[in-house]
Amino acid sequence: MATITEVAKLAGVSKGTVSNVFSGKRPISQQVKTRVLEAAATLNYKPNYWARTLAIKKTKMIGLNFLSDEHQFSQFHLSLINGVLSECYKSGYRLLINALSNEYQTDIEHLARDPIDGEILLDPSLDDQRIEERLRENLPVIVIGNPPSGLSESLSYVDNDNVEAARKLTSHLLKLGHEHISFINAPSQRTVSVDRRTGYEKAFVEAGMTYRDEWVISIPPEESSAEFGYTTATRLLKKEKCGAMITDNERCAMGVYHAAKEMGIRIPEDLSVASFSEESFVSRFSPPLTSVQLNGGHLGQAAARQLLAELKMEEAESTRSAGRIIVPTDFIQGASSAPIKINIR
Amino acid sequence: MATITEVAKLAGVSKGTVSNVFSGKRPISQQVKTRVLEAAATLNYKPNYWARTLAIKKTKMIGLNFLSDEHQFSQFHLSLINGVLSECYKSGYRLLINALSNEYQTDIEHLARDPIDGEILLDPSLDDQRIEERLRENLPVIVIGNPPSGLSESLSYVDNDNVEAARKLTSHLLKLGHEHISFINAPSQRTVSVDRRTGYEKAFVEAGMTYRDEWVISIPPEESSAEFGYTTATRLLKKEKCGAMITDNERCAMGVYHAAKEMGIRIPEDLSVASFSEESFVSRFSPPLTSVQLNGGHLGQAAARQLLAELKMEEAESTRSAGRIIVPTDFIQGASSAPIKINIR
DNA sequence: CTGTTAGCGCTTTCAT
DNA sequence: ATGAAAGCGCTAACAG
Repeated sequence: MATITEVAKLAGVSKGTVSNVFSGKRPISQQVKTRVLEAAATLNYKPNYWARTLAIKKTKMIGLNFLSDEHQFSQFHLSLINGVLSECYKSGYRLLINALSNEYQTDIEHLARDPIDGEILLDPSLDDQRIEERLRENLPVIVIGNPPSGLSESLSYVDNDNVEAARKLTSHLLKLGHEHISFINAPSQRTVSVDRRTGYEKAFVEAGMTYRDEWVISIPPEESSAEFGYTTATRLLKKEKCGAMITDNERCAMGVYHAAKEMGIRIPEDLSVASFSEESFVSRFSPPLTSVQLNGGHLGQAAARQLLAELKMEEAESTRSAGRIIVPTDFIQGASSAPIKINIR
Repeated sequence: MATITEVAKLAGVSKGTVSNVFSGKRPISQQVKTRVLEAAATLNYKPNYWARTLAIKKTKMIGLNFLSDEHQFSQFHLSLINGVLSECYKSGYRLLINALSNEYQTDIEHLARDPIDGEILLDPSLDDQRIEERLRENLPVIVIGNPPSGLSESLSYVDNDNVEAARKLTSHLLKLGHEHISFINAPSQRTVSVDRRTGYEKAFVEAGMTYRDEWVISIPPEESSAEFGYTTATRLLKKEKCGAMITDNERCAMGVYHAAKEMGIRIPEDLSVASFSEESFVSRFSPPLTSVQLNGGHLGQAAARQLLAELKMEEAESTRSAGRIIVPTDFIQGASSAPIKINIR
């Protein structure tokens, strides 16, 4: 690739002028401009992104960070990414996905701050190192989910009200007369699992009912949701007389459906299922899944918008505001939950 | 953030030494190394990605490029991205998603070669400008899909055999006795739509049957698949006596299911549906969708692997090989297709 | 409106 | 095994 110097020479102008033709940062006479553009065209020149970045210290890229050991996106993440992208699209930012293995993240030889202007952090956990690390690097950051305690004050984040979401789901099942409600919860180190458990317990207390600790089971971090849903449901449905189940996500619910079908247990007649989920999915279950919609697309969009706004503020040297955005969840009544009285088992 | 100069000063060594501690490119005595690392730790230093990039001309990032006007990923893309990421994960590459609007892509002020070492191009179209552009920039590129004619010789790409996939689907329906088979095809400027149409016609010829040109309908580029599937099916099912339909993707198939349900047309008794699709999806339809699986995850993985291999070759200055990889498709017999004899309409 | 010059933070010869 | 100095390609003052 040609450099700015060659273009300047060919066009008979200075480097600075060429630079300004491409950045538009100061007025250039029409004739010079066309001469430069022609020279650039014949030399097949495009400005070098890295050199520019080094000079202006802005990459026009934002990062998306999720825990490095699970390098696979889910349905929820897909919507979320689409939400983020739609904002990037409007603002001229690129999206960098860092899915490096821990090996690369920690090796001295690969140690480097990601080449981004700001970052969106997914799936915060209770002992999350990432947030403090970014703060130390002075990298604008926004968390999707509930940040671990202590940090939530100084930080922007967007989240659902997961306490309320879990309460709604649990309360729905309690009202249907269920007493024994198993809850296949998110991995226990995620902050979201704490919130949801709180909501679950709250619903029981409100209803004047009692739950048992062992009814709440966390998905092991490394395990596939679908698989764990399947094996857990199989185990539970064999031993206990659990008439209702809440699942962490739609893949997990699929596992439960699968297990139930295999054992000849009918949904919702013999077993009620309700789940957290991503919008577009639930209608594809049969029976359609009763669920709380997380609206991943909105979460992603809100997060990106907030981050990009902060970046703009920073440029204008205003103070950074710690915005907190709660994206509402929607309760969708499907056909997978029914009153306990029709349970025949 | 501290710079390498400050670290060097604090550790009482030269810049070059600090550099080599972090790159591991030449041996450093243990005592100097620890002194440097300590200095770096107290100053909170990390090597600057852009400065390094400018010097070594490698970004360790690859790009994922899709047509800029549709900045939303589909289910198929999700699997594909996951496939790409799993390879990046292993090789220490980051993934850059460029979803800039056309405005940004073409403005002189935003003109710049993406800061990537190589790129994966999605959804090639017949008049695709992107490929030649990349070739001109001498950027290693790999296409997912069938490149436009003329370019396929000099280029690496990974693709399904879409001619065969369409033939299988069509032939399946023909064998069931269907004669009038509507085909809601991919947007017509995509190379994939040409291939699939070829396969569709091939099946008819093989069966000694005749098709009509108007049975093949392309999804307009800007339209949502689900919406177009719905409106088209509604229209077709009203006017014509079409007993079978092939759809471009699962969202489109959903639209067809929806339309059929609304009109009281039963699948598969009154209407057979078969579709191209992404694996995990089809089982969620009721009835389960007869389909050909594209294996997006494999496509993404193969593409990334090939690209990363080429980048490695380039470093070793060997010649670039134009690899062509065909990822097999799987025909899945669902319950959405049935012999025409049970059609009662 | 345009030219000149000094960096941006790192890597990489070439010395020692 | 380490240091010194010359860039990588661009931008940003400062002049004019």
